[in-house]
Amino acid sequence: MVDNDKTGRLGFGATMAEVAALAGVTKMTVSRVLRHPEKVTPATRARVTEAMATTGYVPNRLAGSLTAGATGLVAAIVPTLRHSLFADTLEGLADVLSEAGLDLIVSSSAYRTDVEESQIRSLLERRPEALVLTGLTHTPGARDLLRGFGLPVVETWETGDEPIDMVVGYSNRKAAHAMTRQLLLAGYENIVFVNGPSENNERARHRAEGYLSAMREAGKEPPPIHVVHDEGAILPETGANALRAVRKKLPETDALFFTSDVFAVGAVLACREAGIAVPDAIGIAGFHDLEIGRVVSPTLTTVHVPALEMGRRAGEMILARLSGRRHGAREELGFSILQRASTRPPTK
Amino acid sequence: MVDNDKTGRLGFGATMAEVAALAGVTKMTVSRVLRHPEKVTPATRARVTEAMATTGYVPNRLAGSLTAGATGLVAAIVPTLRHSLFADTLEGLADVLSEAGLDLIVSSSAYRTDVEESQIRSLLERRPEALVLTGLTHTPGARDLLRGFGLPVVETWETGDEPIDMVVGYSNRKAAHAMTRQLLLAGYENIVFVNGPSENNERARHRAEGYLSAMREAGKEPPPIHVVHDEGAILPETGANALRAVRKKLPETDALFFTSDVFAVGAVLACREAGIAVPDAIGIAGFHDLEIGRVVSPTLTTVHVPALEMGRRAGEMILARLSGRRHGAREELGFSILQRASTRPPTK
DNA sequence: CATCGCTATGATACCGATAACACGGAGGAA
DNA sequence: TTCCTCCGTGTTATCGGTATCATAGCGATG
Repeated sequence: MVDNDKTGRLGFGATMAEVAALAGVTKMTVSRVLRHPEKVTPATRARVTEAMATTGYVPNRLAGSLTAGATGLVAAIVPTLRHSLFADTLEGLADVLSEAGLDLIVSSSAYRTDVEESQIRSLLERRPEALVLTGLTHTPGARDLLRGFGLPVVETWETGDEPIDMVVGYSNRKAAHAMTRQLLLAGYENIVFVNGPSENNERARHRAEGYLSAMREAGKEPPPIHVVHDEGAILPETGANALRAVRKKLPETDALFFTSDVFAVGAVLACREAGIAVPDAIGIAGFHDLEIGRVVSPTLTTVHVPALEMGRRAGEMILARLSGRRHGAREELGFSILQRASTRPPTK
Repeated sequence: MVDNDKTGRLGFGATMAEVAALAGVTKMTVSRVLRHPEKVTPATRARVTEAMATTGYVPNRLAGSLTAGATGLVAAIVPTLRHSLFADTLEGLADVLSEAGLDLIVSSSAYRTDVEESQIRSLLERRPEALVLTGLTHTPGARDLLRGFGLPVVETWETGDEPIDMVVGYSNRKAAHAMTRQLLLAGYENIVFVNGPSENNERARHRAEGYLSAMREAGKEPPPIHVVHDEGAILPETGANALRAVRKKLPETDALFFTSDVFAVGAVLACREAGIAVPDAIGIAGFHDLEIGRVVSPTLTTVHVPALEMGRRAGEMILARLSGRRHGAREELGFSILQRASTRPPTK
């Protein structure tokens, strides 16, 4: 016979036909042993099972999915895996999905929506059963593509008015508002907000809005927002630099509210080096509740965000949708303000 | 005509046949427009492209892979995503793979080899072109399965004698040895090694061996290794508890070498609370070079491991193998000892 | 003992794409 | 002008499974 392996055979192991031949049955019976074992006589079932074992047969799910109409795949796109927050969300998601036998395919977009769009396009070719995105900011092309395709989409890490499909997030606006208010209640007067670039990022924009509204409600004219342009890596040094820049430009500043604990921790360390008293001479608050904030001294006041939980809820929403159960399409999870040592406590 | 959509059609969007019909050509021509555009007249190509646009066609890669013999998928299994180390490795891997157009499918095994085996089995059904594993410890079933299947496998985070296929790692033994030696050179006398459970974990075992051999080379009888059994979450508290337990049982201890920065940082904080002078009364060293170690005070002496780099190299080895290029199958990357403030410097 | 009905297995078609080969028409050489 | 190429497109078979329907063999029934 002709050598079978010269063809670019996908598999390495045996095919279902080979197993069938060895067991002296047809493919169909082998298929039944896998999908509906009760429909096959124990005797044949045993022969087939043995044939599968001796050939080391592993079913080819590509072929199966092609007819069955379900791939058992869910795709997720995060800005980066190197940020524990997004990794947490993925872990929560993977956790829930794996119990339902769904596999997760992951891409990282490097915070770029154009990259995200091309990844979406490429991922759709694999016919995932759902897609999880980070944030609400996407290219128009991506939105159109997804709306047209009609597959379940969950956007995470934010809440907003026009989701593509489902959303699970928390309000960055409310969270920034709450933290700003907390600082005001602690008696800080000149609170500067240090944000990342917001052109492309709904989260950053919303946090800025929350800060501004809290300031105005307190009857304060907010000082200009300081924006750090972190190219790629998010580093504590960036926070230290921001601290210096702000204190030079606005010497009366008595509190800084950073959009990330990473920056805030950098600022705390810089203060210690420079001999600036935290929280008395200056208060420092962060965002995200990272481990570094618990470890730095003084410990960092911050906003805890439900990273893992968002992943879990996203997974549950997907499962609900896939099984046709009723379920909410927008879920707003809570955050919490963690008052620690880097700011004075509110004097209520 | 009969409604087409009642069938469990995988896709949502159009199929290639529909695009073909709209453009007035056959599927084959549409396929050519995608794979070998130069073989199609500009005129037809334009018609087909337009038809793809108006139908919102997204090719079905399952079908394509089935004939083409390549899925463009790589699978990776990590113990958990919540540990920045493994997330870093994945990011490096994804980075390299995505440039080659390969997608990454990720599972987390919760540090359990039995879970890993079943995940391998399930992932193989998707016919990935390569598999990346964490560590060298796997069930015999998993090893057999993979050897038999003959697909490229890269094991990471360790080096050892009998890899399934390829390995890219560093020597946990040498790293622990080097750190122990560093502590000895700094004049610490009674160095206790605090390890995680090693029954199931080659990394833990190798680190213990490195520690023991360094102690013996220095002519010391090593005190018993303290083992923490972290159920699930790896927390600083565990390190604090270990510190207390060790000091109670072995009061003469003057240095602790932890198998993870997380534990070490917990111990540093506990010392500060208890008023124990670090690094003079007691030296504390960690492993992994996490961010928390840079932020804690005193800053943590630790072993830097090439997490991201392992991912990148694993990706490169896979690409080399897939393209048939010659390439090494075992790669040992370097680590480095970061001498910081939580231990006295070596008095070399 | 003939008929009915059920059950275990087989035969056929199809999922959505691609490789390999077939074929018809335009253009060049003789 | 006629024959030969070559090029663009269509036809057919196939990848590895699964749904659907057909059928053979068996026991139960009257």
